This record gives sequence, structure tokens and C-alpha cells, in this order.
Amino acid sequence: MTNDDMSDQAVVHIIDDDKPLREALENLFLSVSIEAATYASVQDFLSRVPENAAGCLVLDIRLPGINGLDFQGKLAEHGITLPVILMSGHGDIPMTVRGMKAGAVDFLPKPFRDQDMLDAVAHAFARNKLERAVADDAARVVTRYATLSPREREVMTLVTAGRLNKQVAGDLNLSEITVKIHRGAAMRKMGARSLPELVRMEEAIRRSSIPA
Amino acid sequence: MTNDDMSDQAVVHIIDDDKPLREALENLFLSVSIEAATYASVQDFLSRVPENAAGCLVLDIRLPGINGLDFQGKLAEHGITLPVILMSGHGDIPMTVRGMKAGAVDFLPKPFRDQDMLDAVAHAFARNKLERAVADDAARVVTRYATLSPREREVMTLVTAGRLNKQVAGDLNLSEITVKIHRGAAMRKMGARSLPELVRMEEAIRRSSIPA
DNA sequence: CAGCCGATCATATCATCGTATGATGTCGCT
DNA sequence: AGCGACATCATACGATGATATGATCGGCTG
Repeated sequence: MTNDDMSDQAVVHIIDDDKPLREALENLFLSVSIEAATYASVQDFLSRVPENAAGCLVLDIRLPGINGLDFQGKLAEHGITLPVILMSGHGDIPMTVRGMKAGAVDFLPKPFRDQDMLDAVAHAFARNKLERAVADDAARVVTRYATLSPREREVMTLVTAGRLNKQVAGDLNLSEITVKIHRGAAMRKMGARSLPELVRMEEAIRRSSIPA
Repeated sequence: MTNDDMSDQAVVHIIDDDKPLREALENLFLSVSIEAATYASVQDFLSRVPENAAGCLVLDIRLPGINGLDFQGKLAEHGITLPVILMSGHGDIPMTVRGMKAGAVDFLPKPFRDQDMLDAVAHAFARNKLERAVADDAARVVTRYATLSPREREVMTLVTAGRLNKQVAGDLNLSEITVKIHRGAAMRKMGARSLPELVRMEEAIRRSSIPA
């Protein structure tokens, strides 16, 4: 959640059990000054991948022990949101469709042209950059929200829903004065300088907790 | 934009130049009580499809005169947001990937099992229903927004941005009284019963006009 | 031209909001 | 026992917002 290391350099994470292929890809990326990291297996990747990785993933849809589709589920569990580029040696169309529907940003049949892979990575990087920007904003808001007391959260919810202080007081069986205090504390802790700003923060929290 | 005819029944729109295939698909859908409409060409579809169609589209990626990919672009121009299910007789993987990236919800290689098509349509219907619900809400808001005078829109923008009446007055070189009048008119015309509600409407407008 | 709409401003009243000051009570942890 | 966080409520004052009444002005339209 926190972001101590500011400069997350974008990295292509390559997962494949074929060592020559891994090295070939790594060299391809290095030749255009893109940092690459290689992993021989999914386990290897999950144990070594940094928390706040930026960049994208490149892997074969057919991996030892797990297929590329279930893997995309695993990623979510580990909080990894890297865009995925799937490769396939002898993939058929149904497999391609499942891969794309599972969220892959691209799907390259082997053999592919180097330029196609580079294009795919460029797009994946761009997407990841956007997603990170959005996620970082939301994370900052959620972090602040975590510092609110239970009462303050209740009041914030009702206030951003459009209830007046007086109505909130009725809803929670409180005096209006108490509501004002909680409301003020929520504004201060969230860093909101206006009610509309607080409303947008509430929205950001809803959006980033519902899909989770 | 308007929605006079409430009961838009979901319809599968089938576009294919092969008449036997059209009829076979039509019969398949009718056998499970799904309404189907057939079109021999893209032009035929674009001239006959109703404004507010609900349901989904089924078409071959290779059509006479236009390919299925450019067609997805055409749909946007005509304001059609129906989910697209692509079929392909001899499609390869790159074509599949392009189709999926262009927004197709599914891609069926011919020949396909009837059940696969029905599943795809069921998913497409479900997606369309969700999209329509969201779009209808946004459309209602946009319709109301259209009734605002230019000044009222300016004031609404600044107010939902968190500016106080006094500040808005300064921004627009107006008296605070005038701002209050425009603000009140905006609330009334938009049907917002609270400032947070107005803020969410403003967000809905932003979201539905930026991607356009 | 008469009427309507948009835009402007004033005065006035009332409700609501924001915040400070001060006080009481519970709980948990040291 | 004491400290701190949380929660509660009161009084009070000033700022802000909502609304009504009334008025002026320009432009468009029947």
C-alpha cells in the first residue's frame, strides 16, 4: 500500500520453462533498453516478484504445473495487477479467447516477430502506467480512511450520501453537535478541503473495494 | 437519447451473407425463445436496426465489403453499443486477438456447438443489460444537463469542484446572490436534492463525455 | 410590440455548517 | 492510578447556503 520506493522502473517479467527462450527474450528487451527479469516457473515468480512491481508479464499459456489462465487468478490473490502478455506455441482459438477474456492485453502465437513483442510490451507498459496512477490515488485515500474511527466513518458515509447534519444525528441517535465533530474530524483526517472532495474520495473508496 | 419505448426486448441481431446459416442460427435462438433478427449485410443492418436496440450482435469477422473489425468502429459512429460476438470460418489467432481487443465479448470458430453460441449470447445479453442500466442513468443526467443555461453550467462546474458561492462569484465576476440563483436553478433542473448528489451527476457527465 | 427567457443584483429571513471552548464518560494500555 | 483515544453533549459565534420578493436589462419570437 505504501510507496516508499518512488522510482519503480518498469520491468518485463518473463516466465517460461525454456531457458533459451527466456534468454532470447531478455536480450531482445535489453537491446531496446527495457529492463527484463526472468523466471523459470510460476513459483519462482511469485516468490521473487517485488511488491510494487511496475511493468508487465510475459508468459506462455501452457506452463508446468499450472495453466496461464488459472495463473491470472493467482495474480489477483497476490495483489499483482501487472498486465499479462500471453504466448502460445500451438494455441488454438478457444484458448486465445479464454486468455483474452481472462484479461490478457495481448496474445502472441509462436513464433512471433520481435517487433510484435515489443509493440505488445509498449502497450502493456502504457496500460500499467495508467492503472498505477489510478490505483495510487485510491490507495492514498484508503490509507487515510483507515485512520478514521468507526463513528467518523459512519458519519462520513451518511454525509457523502447527502444527509444533513441534523438528519445524520437522527439516523445515528446523536446530537447534531456530535455529528459536526465527527464530520470535521473526517474532513481533517481525509484531507478533504470541501464536501465535494470528500464525496469523490468516498466514491474512490467504493470503486476500489467493490471490485476486490 | 430519449427512451419512449420502455420495453426493449433483447434481440439477437445476426449478420451474415450466408442465408442458410442465418436461418439455422435464427431457428436455434427461436428454439430457446430468444428473439432473433437477420441481416444479409452490414448496410442492411445499419438501415434497419432500431435506435435503442437491446440484445447483442452475431456476425462473421469476414463480411462482404467490410471486415468485422472496421465494423466495430462503424457501430460506435452510429451510437450502437451492442456487445459483439464474432464468428470465423477460417480465422487465425492474430485475427482473434484483434477481434477481442476491438471489444468483442466472444469469438467462436466455425463450426461451433449450439450450446457454445447460446452461452455466448447469454453472456452478451447480461453484459448489455448492465451497460444499458449504466448508460440510461447517465443519459437521464445528460438530458437534464442539456436544459441548463450556460451560466448555470459554469456555476455547477465550480460548485461541484468545491468552490464556495463567494469564490464562484469572484471567479465569474458576479455577485454572490446571482451565484446562489444559478446554483439553485442547477439543483432544481438536475433534480439533485443535495450537493453530493449534484457532484455524482457531474461525475457521471464527465465519465460519459470523455470516452465519447 | 408584447412576452418570455436568461442574466444580473439587492434586501431579507431562516436553516445549516464550521469551529472553538469546555465538560463528562468509557475503554484499554502502561 | 493515569494517560490517551473515542465518544458524547452543550453554548456560542460567525460564515455559508437556500429561498422568496422585487427589480433591471438585453435578446429572441410570435
